[in-house]
Amino acid sequence: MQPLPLAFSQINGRSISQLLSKRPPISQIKQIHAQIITQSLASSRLFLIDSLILCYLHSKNLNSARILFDECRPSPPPPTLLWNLMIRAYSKLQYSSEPINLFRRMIAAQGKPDKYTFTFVITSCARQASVVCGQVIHGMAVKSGTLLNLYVDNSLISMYAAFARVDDAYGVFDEMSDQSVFSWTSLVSAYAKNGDMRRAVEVFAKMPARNDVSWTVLISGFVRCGRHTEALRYFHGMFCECKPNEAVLVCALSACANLGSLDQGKWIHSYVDSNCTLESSNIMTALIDMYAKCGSIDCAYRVFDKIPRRDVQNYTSMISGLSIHGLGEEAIRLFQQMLAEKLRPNDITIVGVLNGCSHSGLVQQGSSIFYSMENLWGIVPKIEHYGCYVDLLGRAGYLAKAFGIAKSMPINGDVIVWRALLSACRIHCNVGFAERIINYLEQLDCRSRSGINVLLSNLYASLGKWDKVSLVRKIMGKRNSSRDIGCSWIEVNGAVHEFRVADVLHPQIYEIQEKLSEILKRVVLVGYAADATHVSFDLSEEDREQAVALHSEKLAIAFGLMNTVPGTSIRIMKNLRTCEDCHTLLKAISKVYDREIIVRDRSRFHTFKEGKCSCKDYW
DNA sequence: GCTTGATCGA
Repeated sequence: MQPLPLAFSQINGRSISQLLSKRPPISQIKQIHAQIITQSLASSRLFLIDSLILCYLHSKNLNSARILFDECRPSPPPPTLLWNLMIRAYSKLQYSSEPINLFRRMIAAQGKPDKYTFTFVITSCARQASVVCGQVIHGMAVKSGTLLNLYVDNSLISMYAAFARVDDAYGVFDEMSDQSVFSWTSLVSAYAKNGDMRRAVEVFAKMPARNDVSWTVLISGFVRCGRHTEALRYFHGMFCECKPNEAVLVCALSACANLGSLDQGKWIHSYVDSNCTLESSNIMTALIDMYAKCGSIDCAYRVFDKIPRRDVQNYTSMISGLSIHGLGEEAIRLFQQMLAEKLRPNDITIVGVLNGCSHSGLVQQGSSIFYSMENLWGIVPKIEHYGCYVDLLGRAGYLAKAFGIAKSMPINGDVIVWRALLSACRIHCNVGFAERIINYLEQLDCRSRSGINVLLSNLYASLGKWDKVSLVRKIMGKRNSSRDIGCSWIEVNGAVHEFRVADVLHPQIYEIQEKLSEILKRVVLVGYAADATHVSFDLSEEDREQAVALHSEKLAIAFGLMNTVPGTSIRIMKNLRTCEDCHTLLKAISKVYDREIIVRDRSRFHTFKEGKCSCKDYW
């Protein structure tokens, strides 16, 4: 402990005040605090208490500051500065309602909030997700006349942006006499968070000046609403104006991961290697995720291995990556290594590791993690965990047990869990059980059933029950759930080509269909058994559309074979589960054309080589 | 003496 640089005889109000003004270390603050109490200096010199509170706040001892503030500062009311700093300290904590509580107390105690108070408390409202509070405080700011302050106005725009209240955000922006780059950026953010990218781009284009954060807001907006190609286009556009920062690199890597755009992802990796001096854990996490999702689990591992001090995020990304590659044992090994390093898993880590268990059939290990997650790490199972666990049981064939778990969930079930269960029915070709579940759901009146209908339709299709398929599709049409219908895409020479349902939009669609016919003829020659779900161009118009709609990856693979050379792998991405027929077809193609084909669907990777598929657990 | 905008993993 550092002793006080004062002799006992020198201790008085003035010397202590001087000491406190130098922001001493916490050990000295405590000694001074003790002296103030023992020498009864507090009652006559209230300013000493105020400086003491400031010192505690400065040394991040919020609790000590709060005790002093509550017990020694009831009257006369504390100065505005003290209220502000207390509010600010709490606003740094996540999910704390204290800033607003303190603000209420301040008003009750006749305190005079100023521009700083409003800035802190409005920012807290945004973080706390309390739009009503925000509106009330907005009103108070108008009344008090502080609204004409740039910082207060900006924090208001940002608050309305956080709630995607674009009209309110624009209202504040429009009333301002002078907008800064912060004001403009917050307005772009408001549109982006509201999913209105057209307006976001419009505002962005009008900005008198932009910086890296402005670009980040726009690009992250595109990533959030799944428009990854545009996100990457703007990311490249950013380079002529400013240097990309950590946040935008993370966003761009996420876009690459979602697109399966390995070439662009590698490019960003080399950019990071040569331009970023500081190791950023977030970027490492994003790189691992990108490589894993683009099919290069080895590269993901290499990035992970090079991180000197790994955190939970790094581990989580790596564990999730191994899981989607079907490397469940390895995921569990890494999870145990992480625990041995005294790192505490979060809810997403658990999702990753449970996923790994379910793809590798590790029922025992998965069950043990699921049932002990709350006790061991204080993680209350969320809907996602139930989804993983139901998936794990279902894939392993314990359909009834899985159904029981799904029904007994303490939280309201949703589409993720039921989808996992229906998916299991599909794996085990158990239509009867699936229909039982659907009947159960009909009674519950599930609102978000679009994903379920797609699965049910695919389930019927894989069994050739076309009358039922068209019935479900009709219901889907009525409920407007068509946006969940599958699409596949492929990266060729750095450009991503997308194939949607019954696609006729691709400029080369006729060549692609020709190629597909040729492929089908060749694989049939080596014994590939055709079934009813084939893309056969001899079918009627309607049937053909139906068949193509179910197998967009067939178009992607044909395009891939047209545009890549033998000896290279073909990587196809799909936003839904790959179907049984495609599995058989891709095995045949990998043999006939002697190519490695990697398909990533919503749940995992499937590698086809020499007529075999890496997924043993699939069908 | 104190202020404002952005990031990922299922």
